[in-house]
Amino acid sequence: MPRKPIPTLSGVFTPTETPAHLARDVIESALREAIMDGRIPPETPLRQEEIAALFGVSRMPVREALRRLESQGLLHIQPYKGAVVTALISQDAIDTYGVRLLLEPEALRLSLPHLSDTDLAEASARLTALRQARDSATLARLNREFHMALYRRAGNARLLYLIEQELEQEERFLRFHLSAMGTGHQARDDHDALLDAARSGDESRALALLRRHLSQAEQAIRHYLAGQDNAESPAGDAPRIAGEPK
Amino acid sequence: MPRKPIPTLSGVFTPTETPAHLARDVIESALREAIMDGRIPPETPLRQEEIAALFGVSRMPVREALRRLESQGLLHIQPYKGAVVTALISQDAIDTYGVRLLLEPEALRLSLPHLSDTDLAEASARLTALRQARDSATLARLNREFHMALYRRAGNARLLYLIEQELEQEERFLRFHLSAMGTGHQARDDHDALLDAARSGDESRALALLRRHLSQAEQAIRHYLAGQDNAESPAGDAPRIAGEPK
DNA sequence: AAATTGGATCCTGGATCCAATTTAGAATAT
DNA sequence: ATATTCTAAATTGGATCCAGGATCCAATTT
Repeated sequence: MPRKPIPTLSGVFTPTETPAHLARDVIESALREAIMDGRIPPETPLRQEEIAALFGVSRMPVREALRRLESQGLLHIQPYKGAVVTALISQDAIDTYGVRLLLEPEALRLSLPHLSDTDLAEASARLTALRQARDSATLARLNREFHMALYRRAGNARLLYLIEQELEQEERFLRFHLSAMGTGHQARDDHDALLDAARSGDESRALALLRRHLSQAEQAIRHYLAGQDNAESPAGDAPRIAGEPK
Repeated sequence: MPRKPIPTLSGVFTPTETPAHLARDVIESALREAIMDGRIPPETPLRQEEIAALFGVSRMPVREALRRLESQGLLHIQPYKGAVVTALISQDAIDTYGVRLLLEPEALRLSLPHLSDTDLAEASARLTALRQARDSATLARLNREFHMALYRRAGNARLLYLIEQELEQEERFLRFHLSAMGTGHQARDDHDALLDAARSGDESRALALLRRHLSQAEQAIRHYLAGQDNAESPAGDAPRIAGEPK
């Protein structure tokens, strides 16, 4: 007697990794994106009631979202006074390049011997997409993903985490970066050459190219900021959390 | 049945009343310290109601405190399930040394030429205090302050911020570190020599000493963890946030 | 006996309400 | 007119309440 197969539900539903978007999470990421790409400029005060109304919820989920954005350095909250979008300190952009020049070559060095064809293909795909990216948000994302694809096999999760933080940092300055770097032809050539060196496993060339790429970007920013030196955030307290100001 | 004992919060907090500050801030720092120095071990579930009762407040400030601790990587919060103290992944300890070996020598190199007598005196004071420090929390703090005193003039605020983060990371592993490093005579000698080199402005010697100090600490941890390799967090999702796990 | 189901209960997420603090503006004094 | 004090509105901090998901256990089915 051939048993009639009992149908099950296994594999019918893709286990959607986002079960039910909680209000606070929606608000948090919406605010973060808006701050990151500059739609909410620095120094803007964020009123809980206003945000709550915008999202059609009470102040409660807004408060928790703000709390997290604060400890990510995007907001500055003072008791009874509220949240303000953290100022962009131009020094931070330069500092970030200093850090990246330390972290990224090391990550590339560690990762290079273990890069698979898949990794390289993914990096390459990012470069292709970069050529026709229009809006700056996409551009920033693709740039970040290209770099991370090359570092991915470094084997030091913490190192990669820090690099990703720096790249996200950079994204807040993206508008300035774009102005500073013009059309980005230089960056494109750098990327192509870097990918090529990675493909052939030429460590010293890849490292040299990466260092040059970062140094030139840093120089561009420096020039841009030097030219701008007026206007802009005279007061402010951005991610500078560590040492005393001297 | 010998169930695995689930850690609780009983007797963790001394009813220290802190009048001035906001409730959420008091709770946040109290929880962070308790997690950092191990009074609340990893995997401990944190019940909002329980914490609220301990501090004599409602759940509200507790929630905001938890939210911030989460985005600092100390907690892991799942929707409708609550907060759990993040597991200590031993790999993280090793990763951290890899990162420190990159960041700290650079910070020292940048800072060394600008160190004032005051800076050196402060570093020296930390070493003196270190000799008679008893509890591990003080020990960790002094160690961190000694290192930071030497890096302070690096001029790259973001670099210093990252280093401070790494040093705080280390503090969570402090109990292991102490077991691994024995009495700490080695570290003491390293510190003395390092301070001496900094005093005389001998860059190459100072850098070499720092690298050796960090490398040896890393080796000690490696050995310790290799010996321990059983027990301990088989599952866990610590600060590894960045790349995909492959 | 094993597995599934229906609740009862615990806990979190969010809404609403009240208290504490700041800020803006009006009234008053100099 | 300018400065100062006081009051009211605005805004955040915290408490309380309710709804919904998670968890555990007994009842029922297989």
